[in-house]
Amino acid sequence: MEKIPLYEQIKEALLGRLASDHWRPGELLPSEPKLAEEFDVSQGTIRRALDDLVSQGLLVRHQGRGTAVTEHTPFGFFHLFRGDGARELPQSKTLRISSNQASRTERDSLELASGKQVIRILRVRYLNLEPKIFETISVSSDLFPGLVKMSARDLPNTVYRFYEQEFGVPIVGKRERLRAATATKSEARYLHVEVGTPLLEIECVAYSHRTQPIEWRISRCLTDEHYYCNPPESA
Amino acid sequence: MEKIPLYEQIKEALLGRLASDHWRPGELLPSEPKLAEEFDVSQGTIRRALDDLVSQGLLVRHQGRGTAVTEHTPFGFFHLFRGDGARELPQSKTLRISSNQASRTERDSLELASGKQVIRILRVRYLNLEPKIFETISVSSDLFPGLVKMSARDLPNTVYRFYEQEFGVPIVGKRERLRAATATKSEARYLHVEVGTPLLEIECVAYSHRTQPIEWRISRCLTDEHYYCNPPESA
DNA sequence: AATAATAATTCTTATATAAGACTTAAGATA
DNA sequence: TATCTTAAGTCTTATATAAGAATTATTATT
Repeated sequence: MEKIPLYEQIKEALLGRLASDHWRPGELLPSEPKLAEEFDVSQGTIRRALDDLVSQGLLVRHQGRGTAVTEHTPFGFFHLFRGDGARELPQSKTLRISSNQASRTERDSLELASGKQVIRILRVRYLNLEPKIFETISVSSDLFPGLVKMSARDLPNTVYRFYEQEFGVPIVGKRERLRAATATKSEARYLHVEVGTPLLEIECVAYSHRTQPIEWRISRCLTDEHYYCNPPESA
Repeated sequence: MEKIPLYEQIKEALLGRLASDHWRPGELLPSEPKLAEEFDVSQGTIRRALDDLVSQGLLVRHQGRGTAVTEHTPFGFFHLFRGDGARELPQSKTLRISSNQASRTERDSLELASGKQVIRILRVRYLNLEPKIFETISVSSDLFPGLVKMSARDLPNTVYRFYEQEFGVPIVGKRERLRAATATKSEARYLHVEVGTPLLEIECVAYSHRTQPIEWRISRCLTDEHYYCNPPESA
C-alpha cells in the first residue's frame, strides 16, 4: 500500500477535527509543541501540516499567540467590487423560504439521492441600498432541519455564518461558474431595471470540509456599478 | 531599517533573474545545494524561497530532476470552460493591428505616460470552430518595437508565448474584472448572433514579474456553451 | 487595585543532517 | 553498439536545535 507522508496524515486528522466542529471558529488549536507530542512527530512535521491548512484558508497563524480556526468575515467569498475597487457589504431581503422536491440540477449540484427535498430561498441583495442581485439558494432539507419553518424576515444576511452557528455546518470553500444573461420579467421587477438588461450569472456550489456540497446558489447581478473579481486584487 | 528575512531576499534575487530572462522557460535552475552555496545560506532557506515561487506559479519542481522555470501551457490563464467542464483551446483570427494614441483607460491600465502610443489588436476567437469571443488587445508600443508592422495573419494564437519568445517579455499573472454586457452591432456581426445577446465582458491586465502591466485586454464572450471559472475546478 | 517588570508561551526564521523517492550519468557487460 | 547495473545527482520528507519577534501570564512593586 502506498505510503502516505506523515504530514499528510496529520493534515487529515486535523481536517477531521475541523469537520466535526471539534474547534469553533476563532478558537486556538493546541500549540505546535503539544501537537508534536500528541502525534509523536517533530514540530517541523506539524508545521508543514499546519502551513498547508493555512494556505487552504482553514487556519490562521498568530505569531506569539497560536494557531486559530479561521473565522468568516462578512466579506468572505463575496467577489463583487465597486468600480473603484472598494468593497461594499451587501444587505439582503429574503422574499421566500420554501420546501420543494429537488430538481435535476439541484440533485446533481448537491449530490442528493432521488426523491430528496431541498429548501429554496429567494432573496434580493442590495449594494449601497440599491437592489443589485437576485438570488436563488438551495440547500438539502436533511442538513438544516427546521430551516423551512423560519420566517423569511429572520434569515440573517450572512447565511454561511448562520449555517455554521445554528447548524454546525461550516462553509470552507466554493466553486463558481460565470455566464452572461439578461433580466427576465421577474428579475427586472425586483432589480428595478428593464427586461433584457445584462446580468452576470454566478452559479455557485459551496462546500464544507472534504468538499461536501452544502449549498447551490444562482446569483444574477447587475454590473453597471460593480465587477466580479476572483481572487480579489488585494490578495 | 526593517530587517528582511533571508528567504525573502533570496526570492527577490531569483525574481530579478526571472524578470531579466536569465533563465528561459523550461530551463533548470541551479540545484538547491548550489544555490545554498552561492547565497551562503542553508538549503532549508533556499527551499523556503523556491517553495514560495512555486506557489506563485513561476517555478515548477521535479523530484529527482531539478527546479525549472514555468513554461506556459496553451491553456495557461484561459478561464473559459465548456459546459461539461472540458477545456477547449481557442483559435484566433486577427482582424487588425494598428498604432494609436493611448486612450485614458489604456494609459491608466498600462501605467503609461501622457502622449504614449499603444498597439491595438482586434481579433475573434473560436471555440470548437465557432466564433465565441471578440477581443481588443492593447500593449505599449515601447515594449514591442516592430509589432505594429506585423501582418495580422502572422500574429500567433498564443500571444503570451509570442511576447516572451520574440520580445523577451514574460507574462506571469493577470488580473481580471468581469461584467455582463450585450452584443453591439459590430460584435453581433463577428460572433454571428443578434444585437442584444448577452456577453460576458472580461477586462484583463496581464503582468510581467514585479507586477508591471504589459497588456490590457477586453474579451467579450458568448457563454451559451461555456462558462468562466477561476481558479479552475481541477486546481 | 493598578501598573510595571519579568518570565513563559507562542509562531517565525534559520541552521543542520539524513534517509527516501525519483531522475540522470557513468561504467560494465554482452 | 546496445543494454543492464551501479553511482551520482536531484527534490521530498523528516528529524533536531536555537535565536528572534510577538503575545500572554505571572510576579513584583507602588
